[in-house]
Amino acid sequence: MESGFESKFKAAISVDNVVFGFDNNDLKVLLIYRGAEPYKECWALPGDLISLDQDLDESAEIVLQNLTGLDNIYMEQIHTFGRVDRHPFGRVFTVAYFALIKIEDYNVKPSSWAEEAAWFPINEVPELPFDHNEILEYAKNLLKSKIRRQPIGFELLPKYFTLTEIQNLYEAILETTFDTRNFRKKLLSMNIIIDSGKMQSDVAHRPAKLYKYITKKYLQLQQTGFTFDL
Amino acid sequence: MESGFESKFKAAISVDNVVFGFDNNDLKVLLIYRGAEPYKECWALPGDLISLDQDLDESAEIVLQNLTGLDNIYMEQIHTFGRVDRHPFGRVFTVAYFALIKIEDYNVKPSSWAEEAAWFPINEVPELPFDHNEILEYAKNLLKSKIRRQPIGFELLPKYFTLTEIQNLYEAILETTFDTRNFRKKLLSMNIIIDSGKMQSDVAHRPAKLYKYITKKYLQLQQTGFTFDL
DNA sequence: CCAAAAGTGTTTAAATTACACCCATGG
DNA sequence: CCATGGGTGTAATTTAAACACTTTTGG
Repeated sequence: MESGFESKFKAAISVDNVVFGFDNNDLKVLLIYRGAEPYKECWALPGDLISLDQDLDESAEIVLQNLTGLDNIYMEQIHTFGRVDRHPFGRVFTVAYFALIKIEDYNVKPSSWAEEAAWFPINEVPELPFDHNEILEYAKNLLKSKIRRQPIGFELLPKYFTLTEIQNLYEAILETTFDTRNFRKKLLSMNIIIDSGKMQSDVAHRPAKLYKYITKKYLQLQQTGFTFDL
Repeated sequence: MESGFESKFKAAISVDNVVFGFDNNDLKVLLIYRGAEPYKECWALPGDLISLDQDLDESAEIVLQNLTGLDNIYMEQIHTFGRVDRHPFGRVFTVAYFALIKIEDYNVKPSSWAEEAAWFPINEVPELPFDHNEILEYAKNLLKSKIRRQPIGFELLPKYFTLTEIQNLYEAILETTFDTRNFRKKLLSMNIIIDSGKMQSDVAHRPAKLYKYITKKYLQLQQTGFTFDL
């Protein structure tokens, strides 16, 4: 009944990245078009088997960088999926990560076996291979709960943003609406964003003030027991 | 530069379980005394390499059952640890789970290569092998945040418990104190626990009422948008 | 009757909600 | 001058916080 160690060292690990971006009031997710088996010629989460000579978190960055060119972005491990039959080539456990980026700050360039890379509105994601739909669902739910308790929403916005933009972001992710005055009051009272002095321009209406998120202030406040909550 | 699939199917996966229990106003964690290499003759988290023919969550239950006899308990995946050098025998990724049990309802029986199994007060845990201290730390933090937002504390208490007991539990885990009246008011106003009609007996002071957590009520309330928050 | 923990209400402060109009710009 | 979104304050309600004494049992 006791099996030796050899039989257990036969698994592979992959990483699957759920990269969220925000654009035109839409929450989007980055998919690649697979140019390799299995599931060649399918849109899928950017993920790949990892080589076994790097730390896990490092592997996640490398895989993403390889397939999409994205580098140095906010990434966090979310869950490991390990159904026996989830991969046709053998026993592959996949560790899912989620990442948030400012779409306009990065140029996504498919490489390695990724033939294309494109942003899909979160509600227009096609059927995905493996258990990628399940992973995406998990990531969406995590994003929803996390964005209310940590100031990660700013990762999805440009450096300078308007209060309306951040409200739209929250409304899109949480699928709800907020009262403008109350939303602004609460957000501003946290003292983690400041008026940059700059203004919108070239808009066909009253230009909005541009604000800026101050990480340092958040970290300071956190030290003194403050918790972000929206 | 491209490596074949073969070189990637050489990892092993283990599961490490952080089993929390509560007893005598103390939060405790279950450790086993290892009777197998590596780190033979050390106290460690109950964990083991998994065989590759079961789903991951199922493996976690099997490992725990094997080593400690515990079965059919609340378990949840928390994080995967994958430092390259974390295991002396090769590349082993470990998926950590946390579990909560009512100490008095279960009899822990070490088996397989676990020579002993014992409850350690959370602040008297010795140096552990592998990255188990890191895992335990992660689990403790997760427990702290989770217990405030989900009614999982009841998993640590006997079926019938007093309000003082649950308050002690919260105070022990969160390392804080609560005002008795406010704590009770808030907890009772959630309508997820009820007075069982039973009373404490054989105590050298006024006996307390025994309450009971009603899962069904929580699930109903959750449906209608209620969120647990203490 | 003493020790030990159980049980209970009110007042104050803080946070959240609801709600409607004027402003600045481009076309 | 019109269309578009930007920007603002107050009152009412709800929720959270602070706080101290009486009760019941066993020994």
